[in-house]
Parts: sequence; C-alpha cells; structure tokens
Amino acid sequence: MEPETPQSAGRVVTLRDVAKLAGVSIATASKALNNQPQVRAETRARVIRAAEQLSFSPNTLAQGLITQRSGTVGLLTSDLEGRFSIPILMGAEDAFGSDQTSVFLCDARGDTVREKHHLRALLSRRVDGLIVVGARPDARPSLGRELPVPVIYAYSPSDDPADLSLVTDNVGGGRLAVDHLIRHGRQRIAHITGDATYGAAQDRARGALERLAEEGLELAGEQVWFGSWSEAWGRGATRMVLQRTPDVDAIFAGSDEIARGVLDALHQEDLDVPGQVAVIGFDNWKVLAANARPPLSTVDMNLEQLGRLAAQRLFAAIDGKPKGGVETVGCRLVIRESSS
Amino acid sequence: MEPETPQSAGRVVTLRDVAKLAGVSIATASKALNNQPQVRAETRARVIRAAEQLSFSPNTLAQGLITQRSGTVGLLTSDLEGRFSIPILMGAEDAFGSDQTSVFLCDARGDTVREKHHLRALLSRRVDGLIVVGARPDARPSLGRELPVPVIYAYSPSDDPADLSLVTDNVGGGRLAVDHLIRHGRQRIAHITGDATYGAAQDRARGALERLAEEGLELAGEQVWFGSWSEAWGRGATRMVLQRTPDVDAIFAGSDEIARGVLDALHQEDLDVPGQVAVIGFDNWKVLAANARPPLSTVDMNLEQLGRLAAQRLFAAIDGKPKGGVETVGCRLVIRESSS
DNA sequence: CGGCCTGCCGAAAACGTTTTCGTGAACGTA
DNA sequence: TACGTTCACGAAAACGTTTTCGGCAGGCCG
Repeated sequence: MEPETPQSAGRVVTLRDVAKLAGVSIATASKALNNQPQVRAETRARVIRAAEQLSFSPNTLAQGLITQRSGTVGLLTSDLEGRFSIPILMGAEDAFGSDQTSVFLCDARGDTVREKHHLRALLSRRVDGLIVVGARPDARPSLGRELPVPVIYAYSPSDDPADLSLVTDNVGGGRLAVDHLIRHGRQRIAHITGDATYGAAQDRARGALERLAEEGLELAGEQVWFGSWSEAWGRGATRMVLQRTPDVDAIFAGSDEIARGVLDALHQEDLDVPGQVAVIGFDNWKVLAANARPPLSTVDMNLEQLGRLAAQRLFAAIDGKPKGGVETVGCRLVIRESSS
Repeated sequence: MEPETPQSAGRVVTLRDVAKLAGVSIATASKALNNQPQVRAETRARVIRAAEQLSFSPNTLAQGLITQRSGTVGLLTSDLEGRFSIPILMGAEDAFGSDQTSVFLCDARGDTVREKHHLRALLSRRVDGLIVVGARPDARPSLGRELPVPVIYAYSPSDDPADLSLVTDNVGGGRLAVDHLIRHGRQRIAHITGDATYGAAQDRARGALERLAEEGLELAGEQVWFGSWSEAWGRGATRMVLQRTPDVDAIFAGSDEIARGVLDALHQEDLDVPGQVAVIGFDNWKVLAANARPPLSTVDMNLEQLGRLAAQRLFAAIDGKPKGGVETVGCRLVIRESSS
C-alpha cells in the first residue's frame, strides 16, 4: 500500500507536509523557503525539493494574517463601462502583476452607496492600499482622511488637496495638438470640442489658445465650439465653422468621436483631408481613430502609464509617509494620416 | 486622562476589543455578530452596539483561514483590451458584488506563462473559484482537471468537454438578424462578415443561411463575404456585392465595425439607408452603432448576462458537484434606424 | 580542560477569527 | 433534597504561516 500523500487525501498541501517530507521542523522549512540566512545550504535545498515535489504553495491568508500585509490592493472604479477606466486599470494591474500583489476589482457604477459598500468590504479584506479611478476628469469627493490605508486617485482628482491625485495634463495635450498643426504649416486652426462643463474641455482649449497666442495666431471659426462629445456634434459644428471661415486649414477636435464627425462633414463638402484641411483628435481611441478615413492623428493621454504610475505611487505610500497634491501625466501625439 | 481606545492607538479594531467593551468573551462576541442562536438577546444587542461604536470590521483573512473559504474568486482574462471581456467582467462583478465575495482581476495579455503565473498566485490566495474569460469566441486550452477549485469558462469555451463553458449563441444571432430583415420585407439579403477562421463568423453565417433557407430565399451577393473585422473590409465588400447584385435590399454585417464600412460605402453610392438598403450589424458596440448615420440596428450578445450567469454557475459549482459541457446564451436584437 | 563564540535548528508564541466542548446557574421534577 | 435539563457563556483548540528565542553541537582560545 502506498504511503498517503497530502494531495491524494484531497487535502491541500501545507508547510507541515513539506517540513515532514524534508525531515525538518516547520520553522526551518519556512526559513528555507523565504531565503532566511540561518539555514544550511544543504537543508535549504532539501526543503525546496520537497516543496516542489508536493507543489506547495503557501497560504497567503495565513501569511497576511501574521505579517499584517495582505499583498492586495483595491481598484475602485466608478464606471467600468466608460472606456477611460480600462487602460488605467490595465496599467495598474500590469505594474502590480510584476510584484506579488493582487488586485481586487470593484465597480461602483457611479453610485455612492455602492462605493461605500465596496470600500467596507475592501477594508475588511485588509487591502494594503486603494486606487480610485473616476469616470470623468473632474474632481470627485474624497474618501476621507481617516482611512487606515493609503489611497491614490487616478484620472478624477480628489477634491481634498491632502490626497494624492494623478491626472492627465489636458492643457499640455491641447498645446501638443496645436503645436503639431502649426509645425505642418497650418495657420487657420479651429477647435471643436465637447461639453463645456468638463474641466478637460476647458483645459484642452486653454492649451490650444496658449500655443496659438505664442505664435501670434488667432483661433479660426470665431470661437471655441463647445457642445457634446458626439459624432453628431462634430458634424454640425464643422458646418458652422466652414460657414464662418471657409478657408479654415485645420481642425482640432476635443475627442476622437467628434473628430469622426468632423471628417464626415468635410467629406460631404468635398474637402480633402489632409490636403485642404488637417484634422487631429483626442483620446487615441483606436477603433475610431485607426479606422477613420483617413486614419486619424490624435492625442493619447497615456492612460496606461497613468495606471502604472498610480501603482508605483501607491507602493511608495504604503511604506513611507503619504504625499498629497496633484501630479499630472503628459500626453503624446499619435500621428496618422489626417494631419500630415 | 482619556481611556485609550484601539483606534486612537492607531491599531485596527479587533474582535477582542469589541468583546472587552461589551463585557463578554471573544467567543460570545463572535457568536453574537454571526447570529448564532446560543446567545441572549440582550447580550447580542450589547455586542452589536459595541461593534458599531468601534466601527469594527472583521478580518476576512482570519475568517478565511479557519472557514477554509476565502470569499474571493479569480477573474482570469486573456485580453482586457479586447472589448468583449469588459461587459462579461462587469456582469460577473455585479453578480458577486451582491454577495459577499470579492473579485481578483488578472489580465494575462494572451500570454500563457503569464496566465500560469496568475493562476499560481490565485491558488495561493485560496480563491474559491475561477472564471476564465477568453479573447475570441473560439476554444482555448483547458486549465486542467486537477485544480482544487471549480472553473467556469466564459466566451471562449474550454477545449475539454469536462469543463463547464458559457458561450454566445452565434447561430441564433445570425438567425435573429436575418429573421428581422425578412420580417421587414427584405428579399435580397447579403452577408458580409469577418475572418473565416473565427468560429463565430462561421456560426453567424450558418444561422443566417438556415433562416433564409426556411423562407426559400437565397443569399444575395453570390456568397458569404468573409474578410477581416474592419471598416475597410466592410467598404470593399459592399462595393463587390453591389457589383454582383445591384438590387440588394439588405446587408447583414458580421460586426458593427464592418457595418460602419457598409454604411459608408452605401452613402458613397448614394443609396438610402434604410430606404433602399437595410443594414444590421453585430455586437451592439454602442459608440459605433449609436453614432452611425443612421443609427445602426444590431445584434447584442448579452455579454453582461453571460458574465452574471458565469458567476451563478460558479457559485453552484463551489458547493455542489461540478458540471461539464457547453451552455449557450442567446442574443437579442437592438433595433435602431438602419433596418426599419 | 573549561569557557566562549558561532552556526543550525526546533519549540512556541503570535496573527484574528470560528467552533467545539465544558461548566455553572437556574429551573422543573420526583 | 437530589437529580436531570436547558440555557448562556467562556476556555481552548484550530486554521497555516512567520518570527523570536533558547539550546545543542562543534571549534577555537587560553
């Protein structure tokens, strides 16, 4: 009759099993596997071999219980559906994945009570930290200063300046777009963008105007065209711009959706892009931008990098004193064919 | 001098603190909070009050250690970027959220070794179960039968029929689309779809052909137009279909991206949609479908429901014997204006 | 040979719960 | 009064680790 192994008994392998197989105590087994110095090389090897043989994997719950570190963080998003959360989430997950920390995903669906509920659950699970990623780039209410773990706000900054928030540099993004158009010889640049109540819309417009002013240029189309973040608005606004300034030679759109509408309207007017009018979007939403006709140049917010940065800052805050303030992440140009 | 509370000491509140404040033992405190019967009503009330006063939240790690249930599940996606994972993930998160289980999110980025790595980590964390959501609707390698926890495969079925997989009913989706077109009096229906190596493309086409055959109709455009999942292909294929069958009165596109291309090409030929040609897409990818001109009718795969179902099946499997096989989730029509 | 240091190892406490079991009190019954 | 039963409650074990500390060899020095 075979000697019964832990696995064959349907039990999950524990450190005790490894120790017994290696002929050492539990304490030594633990030290051997954790690279503690006070164990002979030969013994360590024996333990490791035993662990592999049993395919031992340590119970992180027990580890967390004693070390007071769960090795987990909470990712509290208020809107999974919104496409901006996802890249941030990917970046964060990526940055953590390389370490040995796992990520709890919670979607509050923009509901405050659901958020509270998730927060409670996460704290109960003794997460080592939290990343809160918002749905829109404007400030959101802080979770409070009395939390037992550090918190990083990503995309939506916290309304409490004592918290650490990571946000997109929308002003810089606006500058970048206009700078690119100017460098390609455009002089009569219009700006069509989304909802004026969005801070991001204001910031992008401001950046654009700043860069124009530096060059001594005025905005074409008489004004910044605020509206909604939709293709339909892009089409409509384009027609109005063309009416005011028929010789416009570039349009900076506040989002890729709007830019698609702009392209569509320009086609209808038989204007060549980028021959007669250059177009640049914002977001680098690939399915929209890359499939446009012609493929759309656009500004990328580097959201994945923002997510990775959030993870790094969270780590720093977990063992160190927490920092407050707002940190911005720069944008980058993605040049395709609509602006060459 | 104030009596020192646990919080003021910077310590996290434990059951011991609650018990002391309520003047009972730890055991009784535990029983009181867990609605065990063997505790006097008055005592229970006192304990609960103490717990609230200290805003006690039980350490789930300790709970999990002893109950052998961590109350967590792993969500192992192979491709977060792909838009199909997200709704499934939302559905699953939603279904779990109402219960007291939390979700670990892991993105393998389509990499097998990363997947193995995440799997190890999840098992180490003693998750109670796993949901594996794939990137494309074709079969993927099973994680194996020897896992200590139940696994549900969502979207991509496992290649091992002993596993339980949940997939979209693509055949039904194809039928649904064509049925809708027929009901609206269309007789010359063409089908333009994506990569022929995708099982989903084959299935949708099969469903469409079945439904046509039932009506005694033939496919317009001489063949099923397989190609790629892109707008460009939609444009190109539409031109070819028009060349073959100038009087086509409906086009069923295998995806919304393709449908956008179809619409674009029809506009260029000055054909009215839906007056002369009806168009229906697949996926209900809102930003594409709702913003199209005219807004695009399409087939929705009910992915959120699929995610919720996966969560339910996982629960059933956690305490019950695991079931195998493939279960399909039906599609539904989303009627907008392109097909009326 | 006695003392001291060094190198390895194991016993045991600790983390914060749940759960089993024992115990004392109160009560009813013979 | 003696005895069994029920009712609340507490002591202690258990979950699977990490870490502190003490002990036992063996080697070196005086």
